[in-house]
Amino acid sequence: MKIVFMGTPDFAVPALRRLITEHQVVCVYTREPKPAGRGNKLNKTPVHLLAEENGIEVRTPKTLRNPEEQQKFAALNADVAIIAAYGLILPKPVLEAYPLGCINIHASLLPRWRGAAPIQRAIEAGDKIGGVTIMQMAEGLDTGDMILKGEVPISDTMTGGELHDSLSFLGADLISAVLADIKKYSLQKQDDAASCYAKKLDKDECKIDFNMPIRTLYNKVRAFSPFPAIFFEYQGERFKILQSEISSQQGVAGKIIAGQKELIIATRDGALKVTKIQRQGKRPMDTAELLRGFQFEENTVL
RNA sequence: CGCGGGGUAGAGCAGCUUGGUAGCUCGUCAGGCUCAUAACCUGAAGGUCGUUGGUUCAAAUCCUUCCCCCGCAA
Repeated sequence: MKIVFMGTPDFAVPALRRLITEHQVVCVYTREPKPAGRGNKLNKTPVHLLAEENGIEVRTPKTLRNPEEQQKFAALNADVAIIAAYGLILPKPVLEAYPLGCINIHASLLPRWRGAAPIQRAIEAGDKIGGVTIMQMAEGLDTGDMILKGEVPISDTMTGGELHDSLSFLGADLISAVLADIKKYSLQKQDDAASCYAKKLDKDECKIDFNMPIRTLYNKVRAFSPFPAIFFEYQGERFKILQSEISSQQGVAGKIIAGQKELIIATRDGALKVTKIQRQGKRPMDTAELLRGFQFEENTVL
């Protein structure tokens, strides 16, 4: 099939890689390179780099709202457009440009977790099952009819990063299956009443709040690991918590119960044992490793 | 030229401001103690202090070149 691919971050990479081997990807749309990261250098998106490696034309329009861009899109005369975390809104003329329209790879079991950060929100909420939905895009936000779903169990220790990787490969499998025999699948409407929204990740919610219930905090830590990561501050330095366990110890919220051989910090109704940590300016490491040369003063309240 | 932290034994860190014999915790190895142990005791091995050049009688420490890792902001 003749395909136009639209995507931006790492999540979209396995799907694009798969489609390149199985179909004819005639053009890739992605977000334009923008100054980011240390030094504010111009960085191309992961999808951009993969497309270039494969000699595929890359387009990075700022918007698809204007007729010229829409015309250029339609002129590609593809059979279908595949979208995975692209980041731009697709207007109706784009959605209807090709015979098979626009098909989206969404990282949740719709209608649950429509929106920007479905992976992290699912873990944060304590969901036991996550997944990917392949859907026919419509004008609303992730409201289109569903084509195929795949589930992944979310274990009690799974992190956002792990679920992300797992879903990104599942997404590649599912889109591959759908495109292999699209007539086989029927469209299924979403139950809007059962929907919920996965709001964008916000830096402000990354600073730890020890007054949260321990279970909520624990879920948040693993949902946000390894990125953007929940952190606390100690002696003016920032420490990211990348992995933790729930401890049964008790204390005033924010108090360092142990800080010499292990790191245990009290919350409102329990305590968080930090097992993997990243000190500001350092690489991520097991807490035990850090504690060989760095100690937290016990009984300090953060 | 966005702001900033770091590179010291296999690992994690201190020492650097105020130059003067390379240090701590852990690991490794050997021995000891113990019914026993991830516990304890004794001892040992293991470093061109990231790289280049400079200042100095003397540089991990001060100045300089480059490389690498990371945090923030966007």
